[in-house]
Formats: sequence, structure tokens, C-alpha cells
Amino acid sequence: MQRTDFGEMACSIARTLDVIGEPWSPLVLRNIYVGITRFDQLQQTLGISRKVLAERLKWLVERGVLERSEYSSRPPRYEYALTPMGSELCDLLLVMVRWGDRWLAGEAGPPVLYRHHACGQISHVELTCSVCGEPMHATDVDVLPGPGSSDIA
Amino acid sequence: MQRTDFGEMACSIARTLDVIGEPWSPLVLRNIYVGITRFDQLQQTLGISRKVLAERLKWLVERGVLERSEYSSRPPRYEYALTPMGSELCDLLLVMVRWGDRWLAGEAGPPVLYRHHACGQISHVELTCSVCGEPMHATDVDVLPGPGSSDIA
DNA sequence: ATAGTGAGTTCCTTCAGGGAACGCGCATAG
DNA sequence: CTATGCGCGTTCCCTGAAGGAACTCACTAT
Repeated sequence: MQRTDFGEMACSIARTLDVIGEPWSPLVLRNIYVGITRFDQLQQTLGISRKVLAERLKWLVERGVLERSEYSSRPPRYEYALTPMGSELCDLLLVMVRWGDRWLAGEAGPPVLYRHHACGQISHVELTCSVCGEPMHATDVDVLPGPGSSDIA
Repeated sequence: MQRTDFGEMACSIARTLDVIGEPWSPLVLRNIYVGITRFDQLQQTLGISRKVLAERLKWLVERGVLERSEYSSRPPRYEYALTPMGSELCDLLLVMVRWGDRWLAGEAGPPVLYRHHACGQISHVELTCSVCGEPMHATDVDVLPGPGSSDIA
């Protein structure tokens, strides 16, 4: 894609995109999250090219989002698992799901439901403020320069 | 990018990626969110190619995320604004910021801070359950097939 | 008349994605 | 003890998307 280097921008969005902004990366993450952890399984369920899948997995492992581990030594076989860093990235997937369900699901309704362990109910994520606990959306905040700031105001 | 068509997958993540999964789209959204709403401003602040920017803006307008409006008729001049659909997409940006701040910010600290209108404090988003209000992360849910289901279990 | 501005569009080159075939290490079947 | 199959990639070629610079168009200001 001849990518501009997002990783060097002074913006956490750009830096996050540098890790999972490539096409397919979030879907790879989703599949590993739901238990599809092996190369051929991922390739078949996603319909991704093997070449690109190999590249993405390597990238995600290097960035610390995934861990590659041997589940059989002879013959050598590997599987991929989420690191803590990767698990937290899955929160992003939940928010994507929420938005897709609301705006793109159509008449058929959401393709997947989520049951919350704590209450046992089918629900979805809500964004709240870490300080006061009230809802916190993009329209509810002021944007201020922080310590690591440089470009965007 | 010779894209596989994510829009037709029975997965809200894929369908969301179909809308803003292209490289640059989230950054375009961010800039419009912070008040950079015109073509040349966007092009200069992002360092994106004019061609790609024109494509992205058109795509995002067609999908209902942005609105293009004339702010001067002679000479004709346009600016872009978030629709309600687009505003909700910015929630996704807040979650990306949170993850990037936590895992990628480095010693300099987060480049941007967010002050919550309701409480006036610098804070960040937290994911909670829409039913019980308790924290809800990817590790706190069961994934079940929904009404619009077909592939992924 | 000349220069400048905002919003694109056109053209060319280069690099990333798709797809199929191939390789390697091993296990089981005939 | 060949051979078929599986899991996990790598290599190859082809197409198409991203980058970048130049160009257009409709005006305004000097």
C-alpha cells in the first residue's frame, strides 16, 4: 500500500492504526479472540491470501499484540494467542461491533450477540467516563494538548 | 488495495471496516472532529495525497458518515461535517486513543488530553455494560450467534 | 493583467494485495 | 518404504491502490 508511516505521528490514533490499521488485521484479531488460532483455519474462515495472513501475523507478533506458540514440536505446529495488550485491543472490536450493529445491520439484525458475564444479559458496550462514570462520547469532551503533544491542537 | 468486499460479510466488524477500514479514514474523521473541515487544511495537516483524500471524502459522504456543504457559493467552496452516524464513529476514535495512550505513548505521555464536560476532569473512556453498568471488556463476554448470523459462530 | 486561493482531477510510478503453486517436516496408510 | 495428507508457511506473477506533482476551474484581490 506504500504506506505513510503512521507510527511516528504524535497521535495515539495514528499510532494505533500503525498496529492494526492494515486491512484484515482487526478481523484476524477477532478470529483469534473467538478461538480460531491456527494459520489454515484463519486463512480459510477469512478468505485472506496466505501471503498477507503471514505478513499480518508476523507484524502483530512483533508489535506485542499476539503470541506465537508451539502446540506440537514434532511435527512443528504453531498457534496464535492474544497477549494482554491484544486482549485490550479487542475492546476496540466491541465498539466497532456496536457501531456496525446500530448503523449497518439492516433488517436481519445483528449477526452476533454478546452476553455479559457479570449480569448474564445480552447487552452491548457503553462508553463512560473513567472519573465520574457518566456517559462519555466524542461530543462530550474537550480536546486539549497533552505532555507528548506536537502537531494537532 | 484490491479489496475483498468486507461490506457483504455477516460481521459488524467487517461492515464497519468497509466504511472506515481504509488507511487514512479514521484520521480524516479525527481532523474533522477537531474542526479541520476543509480540503486543503485536511490535505496539509495529514500529509495525505490529494487524490486519496478526494476519494476518501467522497466515500465517507456516500456512506453517510460525513456531510458536504457549501459555505460560499461564489466562488463555490465546500466543507465537511460529521453526521450523527459520523459522530458516533468518533467514539471509536476515543477507544483507539485510550489504547494508544496506554500501550504506545512512551515516556512523553499522551499527546492529547480529553476533558469530560459532565465532570470537568481530564479522563478517558471506560467500557461498561449497557444493562448493568459494570465494566465490560472483551474478556467479560460470551459470543453467541444473533438473528443476522451466518458464518462466524 | 497578474497573482492567489480553494477544491478538486489527471497522470505516472511504485508498492501492496490476491491467488495459485511450491516447499518442508512429519505421520499414517497401503 | 513409497505415497498421500496435513499444518504452516514462502515464492511467484499480476493487478490495482497509494504517493506525488502538475494541471484545471471559478472566482477574488492588487
